[in-house]
Amino acid sequence: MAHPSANAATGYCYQYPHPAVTTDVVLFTIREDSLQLLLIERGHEPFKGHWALPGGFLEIGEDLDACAARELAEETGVEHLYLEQLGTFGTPGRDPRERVISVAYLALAPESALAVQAGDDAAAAAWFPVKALPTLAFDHAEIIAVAHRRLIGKLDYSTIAFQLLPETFTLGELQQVYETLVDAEIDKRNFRKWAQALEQIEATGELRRRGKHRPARVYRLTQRDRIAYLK
Amino acid sequence: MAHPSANAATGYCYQYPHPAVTTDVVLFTIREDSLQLLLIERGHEPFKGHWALPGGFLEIGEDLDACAARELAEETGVEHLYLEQLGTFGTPGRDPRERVISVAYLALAPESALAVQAGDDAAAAAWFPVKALPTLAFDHAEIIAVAHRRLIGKLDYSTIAFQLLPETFTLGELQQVYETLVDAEIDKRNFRKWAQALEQIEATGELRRRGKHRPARVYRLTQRDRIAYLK
DNA sequence: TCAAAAGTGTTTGCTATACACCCATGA
DNA sequence: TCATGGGTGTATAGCAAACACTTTTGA
Repeated sequence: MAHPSANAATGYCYQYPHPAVTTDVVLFTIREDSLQLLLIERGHEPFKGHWALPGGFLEIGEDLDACAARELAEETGVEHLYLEQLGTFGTPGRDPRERVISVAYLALAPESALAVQAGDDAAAAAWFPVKALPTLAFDHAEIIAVAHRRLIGKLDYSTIAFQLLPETFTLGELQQVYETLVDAEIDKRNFRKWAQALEQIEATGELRRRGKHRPARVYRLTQRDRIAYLK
Repeated sequence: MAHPSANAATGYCYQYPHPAVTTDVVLFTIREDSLQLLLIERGHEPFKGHWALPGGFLEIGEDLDACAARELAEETGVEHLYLEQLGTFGTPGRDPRERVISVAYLALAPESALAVQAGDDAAAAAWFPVKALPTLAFDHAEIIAVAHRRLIGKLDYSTIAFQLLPETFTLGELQQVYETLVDAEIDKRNFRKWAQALEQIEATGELRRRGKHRPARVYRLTQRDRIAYLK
């Protein structure tokens, strides 16, 4: 029988050993002209005092995506952002306590949507540039590397980068996002030609006046909720 | 404490409930000029008598990839093939017995490498064309749909399709694989130009004489073990 | 009037596509 | 000699990259 039995003395019991399942989230944003990600300082063992990805144990009736969203909200107050499953990491020994399978997620949000504050489990939450990460708990450095490759890889065949911008944006802001991600300058005319040819964006008709220069046209995604794949 | 405790009466016990973890494998091959995948007929409840993906429960000290390879070998006798992690499926209720998180894998092999025979757990193993699948157990239809999209999506920016061919092959055989996968005819001259421009393949110098027509040059991958990403 | 970002076209090279015939073999 | 798949080149169109100046605004 595989049905679990619960009792006060021994807890939840199974005929065969079961691993624990967690979700961990790699949340990227663009801050201070660099690609940064959110880490929490662990308040408990193991790796107490080390930096780690936000995440935690799956509740037994909870969907995986919901778990990732919940843990992120609990530990950081961040909600309603783009989440996609990244991969599952389960090398034996990656957690010294017990066998733990971690389902990792990639999350993206514009800085404007974020107001991070550390929750109970975490001593602190902080942003780190991808280029200047501290030493990390568990195998989180590997998970971050996979997440970063996935983000960069998806840049030129999807609209994933738009998830790093607020609902409306100018082409200048869009270009800054792409330049930060590819870590290189992009020709303005070619970039605008490319962007304006996308079916996924449309001008709102408004102008945005910020700073002492010519106002910029404002754009939005035709579908903000999901990313599109380009041909 | 999260450490499990084991005893004969109650089994393996944890302070919090733990899901079970399985791996399931979508193994594609090309047979009879169509893309087919391997299914097993379930010998036990739930879904006894239904068709399902080969797979099974993770052993507590076993790596995820190893579990996928082991289950595939146990149930089908198939070994040493291309395996990549596809995604993790954990909707509550997807297995009526208990909470089960399934890590799905995409596997590819040339027909010549396969000698499938049903193992103990399975009443039978059989190949089905992707276009003519039976009704499936659990959420396996969804997993297969994701696997198929992934395979097709990777076709034009990776060498993934070569995993469906034996170590050496002719350009005609390669073209047949691509035509089967995209389900369309491809111009012979353009295809050959493209293939021969790939850094990943090289001529062995041999000729293959099969059938009553001109012999074909034989090619191989420069690196058979891993797939390459094209620019 | 100056600084700062917005906005705009053309040329050039490369890559993808369309397309038809001869070659070597075994039966 | 015939049927079968192997093997080859060129012309065209569409896309990506390089490249510099004018416009509008606020200070």
